[in-house]
Amino acid sequence: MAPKKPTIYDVAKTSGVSISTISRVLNSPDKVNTKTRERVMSAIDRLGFVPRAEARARAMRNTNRIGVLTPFFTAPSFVQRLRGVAGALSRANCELVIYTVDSVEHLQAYIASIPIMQNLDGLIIISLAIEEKDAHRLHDNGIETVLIESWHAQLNCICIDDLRGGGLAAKYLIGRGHTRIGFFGDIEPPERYAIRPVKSRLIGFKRALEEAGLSLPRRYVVRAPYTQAGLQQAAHALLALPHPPTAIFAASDIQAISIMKVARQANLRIPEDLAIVGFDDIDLAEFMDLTTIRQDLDESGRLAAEILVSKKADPGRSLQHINLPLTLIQRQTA
Amino acid sequence: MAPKKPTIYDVAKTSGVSISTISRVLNSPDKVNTKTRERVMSAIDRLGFVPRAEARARAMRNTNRIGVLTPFFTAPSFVQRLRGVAGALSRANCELVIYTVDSVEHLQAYIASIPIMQNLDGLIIISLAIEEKDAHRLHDNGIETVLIESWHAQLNCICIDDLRGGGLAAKYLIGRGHTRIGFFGDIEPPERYAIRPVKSRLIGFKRALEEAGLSLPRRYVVRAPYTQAGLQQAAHALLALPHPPTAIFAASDIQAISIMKVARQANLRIPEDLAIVGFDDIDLAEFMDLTTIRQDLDESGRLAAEILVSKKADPGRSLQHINLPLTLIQRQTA
DNA sequence: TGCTAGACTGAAAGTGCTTTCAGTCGTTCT
DNA sequence: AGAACGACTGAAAGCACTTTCAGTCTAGCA
Repeated sequence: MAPKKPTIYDVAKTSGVSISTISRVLNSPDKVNTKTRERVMSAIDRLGFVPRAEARARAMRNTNRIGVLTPFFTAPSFVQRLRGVAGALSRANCELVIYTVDSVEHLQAYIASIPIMQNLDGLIIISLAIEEKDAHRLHDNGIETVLIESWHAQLNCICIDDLRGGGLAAKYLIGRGHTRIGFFGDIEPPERYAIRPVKSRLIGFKRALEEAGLSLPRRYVVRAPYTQAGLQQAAHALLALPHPPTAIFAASDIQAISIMKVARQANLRIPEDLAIVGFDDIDLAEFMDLTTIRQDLDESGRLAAEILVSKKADPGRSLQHINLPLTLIQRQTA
Repeated sequence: MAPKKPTIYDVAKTSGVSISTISRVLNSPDKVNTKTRERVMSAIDRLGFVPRAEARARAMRNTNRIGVLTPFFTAPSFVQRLRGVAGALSRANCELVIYTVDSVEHLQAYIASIPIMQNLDGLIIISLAIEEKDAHRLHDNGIETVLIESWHAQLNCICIDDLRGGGLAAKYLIGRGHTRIGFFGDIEPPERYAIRPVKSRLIGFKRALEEAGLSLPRRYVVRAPYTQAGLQQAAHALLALPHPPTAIFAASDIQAISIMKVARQANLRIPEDLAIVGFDDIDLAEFMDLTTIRQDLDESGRLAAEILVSKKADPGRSLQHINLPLTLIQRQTA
């Protein structure tokens, strides 16, 4: 005589509540009174209850899980976006599944398998260059997707205007009376999968300088490898020029801070001898009193998550192509 | 437009039979007239019908997924551990599910439901104080768990020796000839769920000072709220003392860097006028040339993930209680 | 031609769980 | 004290199939 597997009905009976409460205890435990929950849990333990995955899958139209595809997160900016996503998702009590990507193949493999697994309510792709056919695959399979920092007509997007950001920095520095202004960015790594906004920022920056009648000499444009040593060495070389710039726009805060450090070592006063403007406004920027172009990183993540959550609630909502505002945050370095 | 997934009802409609027949075609084809069967099969092909529940259930069963319970990650140290986890898991081709915890109830609710839903191959709990009964529940239900920065006899643990870390800092500073040495830590927030290693670091620090015949006067021990303003204000107060310390051990790098900043503003030379030792060795520490006690944060995450992965491959492996080494990394600040 | 066994089929009743929608209480605000 | 509120809870309506059961139809037989 096999003792039949207990169902939530059995648990409900022995713990004296209704099946809905059992279900809630399991799925959104914070919505049920601690005392009730404990009673239910003990009944569950006593009976050795295990919900049948098959029944569960059937009743659940949505999995309440959203995925994030991100490059392996080393840069602070990824972390802050992720933080925004995590915050919003936690409020919506949604699971967050993270896939870190470290090659194009990896990325494509994920994208290919996601529709088939269909165990994701939505997908956020951060700073990854996705190919047309992959975008199509996602769209055709009806996977709600939000691209952060990249663009596709058929998918939700959250971008910033890097061109404008570069221009903003240029105008600000020009406004402060600078005429010898340099640019400091990293070298785009060979990986094809990552998005590199540096070039756009440089273009916007250069254009604004030229519109103001200033030139951006070749030697004022530095592109260094994204490493401690690489950055510092390049910064050093730039500042050691015969007529070094009096102001520098760095394509990211990390780079701006590298320069600050080297400048300090060279006994340059900031901003008197050297003005510095960064880009991103990572946490650290406030900490270092860095004047920078803010793109609200947390907000971009939050927004992405919210788009997905609200799409889930109301699938009819239309595609969103959002351009996040950039603002110059004036602090002590320029 | 919306590429909705076809159900058995759609197949029934387009092939002009009832759903029961579809079901039979799929489950016991020999009981269905060949002609009907073919009609049904062609409809199935045409619609690309895949029984939903089955796929879902399968997807839920072989999870290949490990979960991380973490406080909402604001501090860089969480991020670095998470990074370690993500790296190892990505190599093992495992999904990473993140649950951010923001209250004890939240935490307990998660812990309670995880074993039952059994949709996780393993669980990593970062810097969270878990209660005896919760530990038991995890253990009893056979959920492979790794605790980072906390301790339980029946679960895998990865810890560091905070006492020793404090001692290490003290001995180093004493060795550099300092006698007026201060401590700078944050105030433990009221949340019961988070682990606070500050106190242990202070105790170990104080003990080592006393063993060397030095005292740690009350006014040299500062505990500030973990905020920009709070930290800086407290640092300022400490340095403005009539006889300020000549060296400070900060309970974390972030706090050490706060002090550096305030010290610079006060025109103190580092390390000549004020030596500073931090704790953690976050990325930023190298960047700031901060002398600090390294606990390898990435490594702790990596190790946790690897324990879980290898347990999955070979469930017989024994419990691991790992004590990660601490090393003093000498840089420019002390 | 009238009957009936046997092969098929569809309506409807599960299946075990989730979720919506009210309704019940205990609180807080006024 | 009364009203308005909000946290909990249970009843009941799904969900996407499977199965049972009672037919319908056809072929085979007298």
